[in-house]
Amino acid sequence: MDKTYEPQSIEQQCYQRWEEEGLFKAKGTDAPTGNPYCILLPPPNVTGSLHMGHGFQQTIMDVLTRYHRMKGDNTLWQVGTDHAGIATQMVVERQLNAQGKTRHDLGRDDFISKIWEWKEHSGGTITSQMRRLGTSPDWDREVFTMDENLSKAVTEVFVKLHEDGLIYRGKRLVNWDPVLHTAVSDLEVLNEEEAGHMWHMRYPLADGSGSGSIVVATTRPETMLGDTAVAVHPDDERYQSLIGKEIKLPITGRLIPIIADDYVDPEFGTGCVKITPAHDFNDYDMGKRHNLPMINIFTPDAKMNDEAPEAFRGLDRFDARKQIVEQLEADGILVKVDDHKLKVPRGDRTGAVIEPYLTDQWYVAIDELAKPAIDAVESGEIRFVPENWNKTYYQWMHNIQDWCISRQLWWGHRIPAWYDNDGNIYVGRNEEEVRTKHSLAADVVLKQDDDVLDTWFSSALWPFATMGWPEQTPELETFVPSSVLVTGFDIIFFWVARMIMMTKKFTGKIPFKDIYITGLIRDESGDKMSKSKGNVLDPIDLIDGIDLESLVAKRTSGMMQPQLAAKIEKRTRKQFPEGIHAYGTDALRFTFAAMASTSRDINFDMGRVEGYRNFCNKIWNASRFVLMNTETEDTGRDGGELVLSLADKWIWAQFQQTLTEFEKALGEYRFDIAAQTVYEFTWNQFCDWYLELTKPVLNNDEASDAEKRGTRHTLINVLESLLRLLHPLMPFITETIWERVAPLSALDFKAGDSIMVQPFPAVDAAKKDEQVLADIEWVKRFIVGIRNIRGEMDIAPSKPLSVLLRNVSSDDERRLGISRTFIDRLARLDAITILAAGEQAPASATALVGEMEILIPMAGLIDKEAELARIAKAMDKLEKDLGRFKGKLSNEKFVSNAPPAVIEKEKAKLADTESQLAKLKAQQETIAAL
RNA sequence: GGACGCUUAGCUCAGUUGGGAGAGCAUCGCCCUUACAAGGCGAGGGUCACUGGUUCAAGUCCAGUAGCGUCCACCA
Repeated sequence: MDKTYEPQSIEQQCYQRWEEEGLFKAKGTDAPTGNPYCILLPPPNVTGSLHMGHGFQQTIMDVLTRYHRMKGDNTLWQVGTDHAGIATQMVVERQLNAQGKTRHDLGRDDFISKIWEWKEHSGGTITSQMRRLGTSPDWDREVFTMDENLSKAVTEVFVKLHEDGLIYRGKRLVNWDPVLHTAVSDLEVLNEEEAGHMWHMRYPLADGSGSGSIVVATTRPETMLGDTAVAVHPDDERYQSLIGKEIKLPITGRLIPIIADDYVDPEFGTGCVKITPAHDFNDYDMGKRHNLPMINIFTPDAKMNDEAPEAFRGLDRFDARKQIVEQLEADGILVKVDDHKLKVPRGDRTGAVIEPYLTDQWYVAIDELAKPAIDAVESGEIRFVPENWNKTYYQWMHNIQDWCISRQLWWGHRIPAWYDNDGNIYVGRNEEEVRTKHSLAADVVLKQDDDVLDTWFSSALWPFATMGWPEQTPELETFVPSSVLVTGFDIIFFWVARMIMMTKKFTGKIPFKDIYITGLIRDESGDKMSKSKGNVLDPIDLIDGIDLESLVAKRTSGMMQPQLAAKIEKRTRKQFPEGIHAYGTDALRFTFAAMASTSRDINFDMGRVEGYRNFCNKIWNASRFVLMNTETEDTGRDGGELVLSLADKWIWAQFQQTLTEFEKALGEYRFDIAAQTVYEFTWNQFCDWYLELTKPVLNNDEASDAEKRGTRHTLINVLESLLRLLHPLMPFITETIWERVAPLSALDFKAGDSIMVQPFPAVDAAKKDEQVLADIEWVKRFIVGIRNIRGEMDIAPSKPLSVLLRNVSSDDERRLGISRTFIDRLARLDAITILAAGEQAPASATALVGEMEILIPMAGLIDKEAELARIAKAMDKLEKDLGRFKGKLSNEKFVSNAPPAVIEKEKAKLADTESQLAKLKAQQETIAAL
């Protein structure tokens, strides 16, 4: 093996081999063995590229997938991409714009061909990045939401819902994006607080009584052109006399009534509200209640239309606002303008201010679908992890609104509805079916609806459409419901809830059993990663590394707000003066796993990646050590007597514990605990102790062949098992090393075998051994005791010491007997003398192992004052403990109330502390007397 | 307005039915000991945001306060 760990040189080739050999494939449905285990990849946008959130979630999915595959389950990770209607259309439109064209120049069909072309060329970015991450989905089953099969399912669902009366068409106020010229759903509108104004306007009464007027307050004065009433609270005493009268709307001169409605808050503003039913959701409701006319004053571009007086026609809504305010001011109608903070609705894609707009759209009647979906979670059939997300789910589901599913876009699933010239609507799987079903004569002209469906409509069918629905396939039987959905809380409403509703409706089954909600990855100081903040990390850059100049260029190019570039550059240069090192995929994956605790947000810390890169290096070097000692040696693979040392038995026992904890943690989706467990075992037990403990055996001329063989056998087989344990987390390094290690192990290895389809290690009860664990703990305490004194007394680690033991029990003697070679070597001792009872000892520094005292004679080595100081420090600590224990035990309430076991424990601690103190005190006196 | 979450070492975070405060990174000291200086050995560092309550016992349970954050709804 190469002397240093270099991830770049091992990762690519591993992956290619896995994929070519078809190792990611599910066992299938024909003659499946093992329990089905299925994960659905939340299909990333086909326009997307891998961001940290993807990296994080996909790492988790891959850990689960690899783990279950090795456990022998019939494991399928279903992969695919989403056509992402708006995002994709925007990408291709932008390209056209760059050539000075619009999509309208091409026409619908050509534009769609262009998008398909784009998809063929550039749509594979994210899936190739997924491969860099080492993910192991079944690529042969990869689907795209616009594929024929999926499209068929979409049509089928639409038609069936329509037949069941759950899809309807209606003219309503919708969220209109005037840039995209499409309706969007409530969820796609973001309400951000922005600074604005509140204009107070005096509307004169129509009866011309001169002084009679009413002052209304508004944040959108331009909508006054569409006002059809002014409303006050029915109980508002100030305005009782005005209710039922009319006012003369300025500028237009239209007469509109003053109405009374509970909705009005008398405390707010002037207590009078102008009502614009065609351009405000609340006003719309009020308009319906009071049968007010609805005057639409905007074009689809949000410019003033012909309803507006001529002077304002064609003006953009914000220009119109300015001019109308000027006009009102000139006319003396404007009373005052206050600064006012308000929530401005913006489209999540365009950032454009959303306009409530009256249009015909398709809706899904949601109530009937929502009920079973709520039940599925309430009954515990579907489980959120962490559990509290079900509250978020319930809250939304109980207040759910009908879903506007039509979009005025070109890219997407075309709505399967046709219109005749009389405006009749026919819904069906295709035009032919519609004609047959409704017995339409051949000369009836039908035109298909121009709109496409919300992208989330097709995503909602993901759990069953990817399994072949509407055909009754074996996959549908085997992999619905899937095992766990791994996703972020940001799409619980968009996607998770809708999948539950649709899957329940069309298969009668739940789509998944567990929903594991991950935290959101933020930057190191807790800010959301965004292009405009310039704090975005690209997972691929953490894998391959990137030099500073490239990183700066990447972060400052293509910015919406170029003026931020300088700041971002400065920040980047400060944070990454050397760019980003190449940490490799395994280190990144391990980092993601280790950070996956139950918290909501995760602040990404580069120090962690570096630490785990070091961990990879540690594994690499430990493996080199093992191979160095086994590759050309007898490891007992072909028989031969094996004698295991205490250390050999111990590391196996430790491994069983680690394995148990790891599997428990994975079962609870605690990837952080799982990662920590294997990290601790690998570094602190296997490397720090076990490898050191093998040296006294392997380098000992007096050790027998059977002993050496036993240790080599343990070395290679523990490492082999450890690699399999680590594989789900770190696929590349484990595969690479395993190929060298496995042939030396007890496994039946054949050339070309891959670790990823080996069985996961199983707990071996025969290898558990509490006695051995305790014995090695004793050995460790012995060695650490001496190392402490060396460290604190500045005794070179290389200097051999002679020590004396006092107060040695028979158990201590037994342990010394079985571990003498380990202790001599690791503590660097050249002699151990056991003092007989009452025998005089020279002045010594002391370490305690339980009741036993290890004495290091001070003569020529240790300074008297230094040792006294050391003892004083130790005693100080013990005395503090002692005080606490005594206090507790002398508390009558504690003694009479606490469980006996707790009291016994306290007593034992007290006795132990007292004994240690007594020994130190004696030492102190001896040394002080020198 | 409603809901949820967070506050533990200088930094990033664990802490699972309440029973002697942990990890990684950073810091300090010693060490190039034949797997590893991306390392080894050792050390220092915390009134667990605050107040009160329950309890023999609270980082952990309850109530409240402060600060931060997210989601939903929304007063024109």
